[in-house]
Parts: sequence; structure tokens; C-alpha cells
Amino acid sequence: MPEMPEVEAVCRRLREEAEGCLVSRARVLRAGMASGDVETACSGARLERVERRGKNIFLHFSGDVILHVHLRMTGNLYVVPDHRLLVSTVRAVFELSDGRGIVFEDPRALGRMALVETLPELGWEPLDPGFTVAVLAGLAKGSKREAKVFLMDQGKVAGLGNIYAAEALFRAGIDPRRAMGTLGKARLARLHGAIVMVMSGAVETVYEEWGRPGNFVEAERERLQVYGREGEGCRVCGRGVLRLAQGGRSTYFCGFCQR
DNA sequence: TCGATCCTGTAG
DNA sequence: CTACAGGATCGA
Repeated sequence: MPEMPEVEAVCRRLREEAEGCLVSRARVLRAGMASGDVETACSGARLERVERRGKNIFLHFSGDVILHVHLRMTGNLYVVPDHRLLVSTVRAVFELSDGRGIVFEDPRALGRMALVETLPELGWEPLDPGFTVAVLAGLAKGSKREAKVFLMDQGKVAGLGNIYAAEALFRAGIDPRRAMGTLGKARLARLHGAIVMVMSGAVETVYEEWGRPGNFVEAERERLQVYGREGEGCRVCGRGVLRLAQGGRSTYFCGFCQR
């Protein structure tokens, strides 16, 4: 489910609904998905702050407890009205003192939680004003990695995943196989603009559509130019959208518009 | 830099 | 049945 826009939506909603709430009891329902004694650390603690960095969520609890949550492919974190009513894919639940619950649901069970002392070093937030063309150029300089793989490196730019890396490259007209370090100034500027545009648009769309009738992912999907559209016509030139494998993931692109 | 791995679900 | 899935990490 989540790329950075979905993670941001999760965090915003969590802030609205559960920030400041007391966790009477924390339960880890799937052993191995959490590192550290989460049940002991979070039981009786108050959720003071919800922070997002890239696709990572940091739940700050009273007592200097920091819980690092990563939703991976199919995780979700949301508030339910009754913590006793849980579906089978719930991996952890934070029972709130008012009877509600913060639930970590994850069908594929790839998501993880970990108690941490400090926040890990991550790459730039694409929507941070400090993330400029010059910053991107500095990161790209000398890199021989393929542009798509580079963009998905969370240590460079944090939050771009398989969908939005492809979308940004399409909008910038850059071939995803192109070595990052060979991009000229003009192309880097286009790429930077595309990243900011794609991510800011996605954040707002995903958040607005959250919880609406129908699937909020579908609304965002309609905005996508290339992702998941193999064989369909490019929205700009009409030629077929291509798919290739990079780093074990599918990359969608237009062979004509992206060079 | 590749492939395997962690898991389950769904589409073909 | 196989292929693939919006992620990340590990070892070769």
C-alpha cells in the first residue's frame, strides 16, 4: 500500500485522532515483527507526537520512548473504535484508555516496529525547501547508478518509491536506465521540479481521498502517467508504455518521451 | 550489482 | 500453476 504520500496520510490522521492519547496496553500479536520490548515500553505511555521521515513513522511516547514503524508493502496504521474487534491481519494493537485502538494491520506481515534511541540518518525530504536543484546535483555527481535505482535510494532522497520514481522520470523526460551522474544541469533541474510536483500532488490527493467511498488508491492511480500502464498508450505521444526490470522491480516508462 | 529473502494475496 | 505486488536488507 504505502509510498510516502500514504505514509503521510497515515501520520496526519493519527495526529488528528490519537495524538495525546494514553495507551493503556500495547500488544504485539505477531512475534518477530517487533524488536525490543514494545509491549512493556508502550503500555501506560502517552502518544505525544507522530513524526514522518521518508516512509518511516516515528511514534514518540512519554518516557522518551521512540517507536520506529515501517509499513513496508502492505502495512497500515489506523485508529479503530473498539480495540477488542480486530481482523486477523492485525499484527499489533495499542489499546487506548478510551476503548479505541491504534492498529497495525499488515496482510503480508513484512512491516516492522522497533524501539530506537535516536532517529536514523535518512536522505532529503523531497518537499523540504532545503531540497534544491543544487542538492540533487550534488548527490547525483559522479553516480553511475541508473536514475530510477538512484531515486529509490532512501539514503539520497527519502520517500520516493517504485511508483513515484517512475512518474518523476517520465515527467522529466529521462530514461530510467540513464546513469545518474551523466545528467546535465537542465535535466537535473527538470527532474527536481518533477519530483517536487509529483510528490506534493500525490500527498494532497491521497490525503483528500483517504476514507472516501471507493478506494483512495484508485483516485491517485488515475493521475499516474506510466506506472502500471504497460502496453497502454503514453499520455503524451501515444506510443506503448514499456516495462523493464531494475533491481528486481518493474519500471514503467515511455521509450520515446524518455531519453 | 544481482539474487534471495521476508510474507500473503491476487490476477492470469 | 506462475508471476507479480506500492519495500528493504542481506550475502555472494
